[in-house]
Amino acid sequence: MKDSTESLNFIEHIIEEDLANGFPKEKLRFRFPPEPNGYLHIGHAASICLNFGLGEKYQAPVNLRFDDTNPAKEEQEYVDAIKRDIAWLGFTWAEERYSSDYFQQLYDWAVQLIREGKAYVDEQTSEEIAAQKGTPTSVGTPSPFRNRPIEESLDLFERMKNGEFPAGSYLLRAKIDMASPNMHMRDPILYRIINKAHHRTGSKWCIYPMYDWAHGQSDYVEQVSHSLCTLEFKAHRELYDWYLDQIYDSSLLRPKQREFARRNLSFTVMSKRKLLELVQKKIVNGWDDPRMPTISGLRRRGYTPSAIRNFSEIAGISKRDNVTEVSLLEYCIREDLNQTATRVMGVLNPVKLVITNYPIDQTETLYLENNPEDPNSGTHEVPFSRELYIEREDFKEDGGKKFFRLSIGNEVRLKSAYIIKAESVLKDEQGEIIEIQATYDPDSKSGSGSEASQRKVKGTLHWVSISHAVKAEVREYDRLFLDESPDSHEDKNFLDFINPDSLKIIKEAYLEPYLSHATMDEKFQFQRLGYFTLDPDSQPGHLVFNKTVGLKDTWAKQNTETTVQPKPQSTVPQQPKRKALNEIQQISKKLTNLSGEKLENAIQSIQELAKEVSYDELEPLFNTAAKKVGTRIGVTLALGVMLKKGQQRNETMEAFIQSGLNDENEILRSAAEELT
RNA sequence: UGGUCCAUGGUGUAACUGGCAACACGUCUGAUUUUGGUUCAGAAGAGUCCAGGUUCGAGCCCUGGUGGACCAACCA
Repeated sequence: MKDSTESLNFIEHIIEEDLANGFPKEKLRFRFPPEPNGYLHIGHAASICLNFGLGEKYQAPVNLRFDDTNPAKEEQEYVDAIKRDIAWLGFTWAEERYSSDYFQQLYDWAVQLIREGKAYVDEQTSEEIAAQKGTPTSVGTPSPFRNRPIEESLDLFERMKNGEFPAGSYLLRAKIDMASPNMHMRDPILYRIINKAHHRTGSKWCIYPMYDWAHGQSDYVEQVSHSLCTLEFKAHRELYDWYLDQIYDSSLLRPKQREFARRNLSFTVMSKRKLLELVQKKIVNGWDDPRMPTISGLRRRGYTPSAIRNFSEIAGISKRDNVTEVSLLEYCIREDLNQTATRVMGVLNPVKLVITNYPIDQTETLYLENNPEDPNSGTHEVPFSRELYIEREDFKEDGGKKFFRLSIGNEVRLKSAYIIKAESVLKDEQGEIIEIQATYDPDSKSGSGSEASQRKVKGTLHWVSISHAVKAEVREYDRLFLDESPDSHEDKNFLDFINPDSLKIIKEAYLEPYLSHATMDEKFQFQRLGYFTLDPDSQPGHLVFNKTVGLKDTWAKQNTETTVQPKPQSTVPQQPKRKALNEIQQISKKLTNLSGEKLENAIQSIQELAKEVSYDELEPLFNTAAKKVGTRIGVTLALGVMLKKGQQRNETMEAFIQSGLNDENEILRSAAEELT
């Protein structure tokens, strides 16, 4: 439950303000309006969580409306997938609507517009119309058909509807303002002819309304109070309002459009077009490939609805362009799964371990805690025997001091089993270890309470009994792109940044037998490795697990940091250079807080940057207020560089230097002295 | 050569009518731990893009810059 002290996002502020101004709470209504032309992704989840979240917060209905005004792109498959995803996220829509439900009403309103002289039928080519539209910096010119008699437009529009004309031959346009600074107001298109079957209306219509004409009017029909969309529609708002003005009846609610920034995630792309490209070029295996940022991909990967909803909540909503780090998403899924996932053991990269003093044919049943976070979660059985697999990385002949795992002569615990000590190894001709021989302490059994069982050892390993193990395929995923923001490079295509190693398939992993009964909706933690879930590719007798996300691994991090040298070279290009003077100002401002080496560095970079600044640029800053000492130091330093380069001295300059000499600040004084 | 929007630690967001810049992720310590996980305790990291103004007081208001995003599909 949210309490009143919780901070609001800017949309909630708008709503609170409307409420405070007398807007009745029971008239609040929202909608989520996807076009069924692709699958939903994590960015849509932000919008879904925003709209449905507001619905929950204010007890207001939220419609699911499919914006299906372009039969060339839309398909029933997408409608079904979208509904599945929203329902899976745990939201319930008040009503399922379609823009196509309103085609007749939209048509009637369009006829009304023509009658009032506010719309006309145009018959130019798209090139001609585009040319007349002008540019953002120059006005457009009117269509020669702009003043077509009303009766003629009425007649042509009806015949358009009746299918008398081929696609592209006629259009209905609103008559607004060809000189508007807003391109969307320059006689926008209301209707175009498309001879294609619609997934719901079939061949009933051959003229289809454009987004702008359909969207606001649909909001109005459904009496949506706050129509929330992403920032790129900001420029459409004027048109949204203009269209509403034409049909608005003051006894009804008037919707308002407000815009928020779309959510971007690092190391992936978030546009349907680009995701479709990944699918079509078979870079991924479909929309629900676990590497995709789609809802269905995340679901298959093992993400939970609550993790995604929590992510949306934590990431928040604003109007700023953003790239949210994936680590936040990963945090959300770990936090959820840590509470709920059943702990099991599986070995992905096996090496054989033989316990030489364990009876040859003996098998023991041990018990593994299902979830230490939940004392009531119980235990499950796990068989133990003489020959085991452990992880190859968990053994080193001579591990060194910081290696907490198994090495010759050292003891570790086998999780939920015994303490063992490695004695020797067997190697093949290549020198690869093929078997580790160890002895166990029979008194050290987990949970036995014996003194030996209480003994502290350096580490604990997961393991699996070879003769009881279940074989399975395991798929591990890495980020799909090597660049943090693959589609933000003007000179490069996002596909140039594809990570060639984003999918790693382990054909034969060995899992404890408990997992042979795993079901699709169970979540597991393979202890010490990460979270895993069953993939739909699984067949009876052939299990396939997806790795959702690894556990935090400070050991691996330490290792990569010491072995791998400083990052190869960031693929992120240099930030577009801020102007040198601007940068000097920014560094300068902080100067008074610095000392020692940091101060030296700052001074040096200012002097470096000063080489790119002209005196004329610098002079206005001599007026900087006396209290802004940092900036004045920076300016003084920059001036010094210029004087050295042979800049002529003048009175303004001398006055500025003099004021520096008299300042309280020591750094400023000494900088000024340098110039005398 | 236009219009609109945006600018707060590395990242994402807060900061109500101007009043000690907060939270989360990430990073780094230490403790606990039969997961190098979890948990717990703590630390570092921004003075709010720049300048000027109003004010006792500015992240917030005003003016002027700078930088970024969006806008010219018979797409949504």
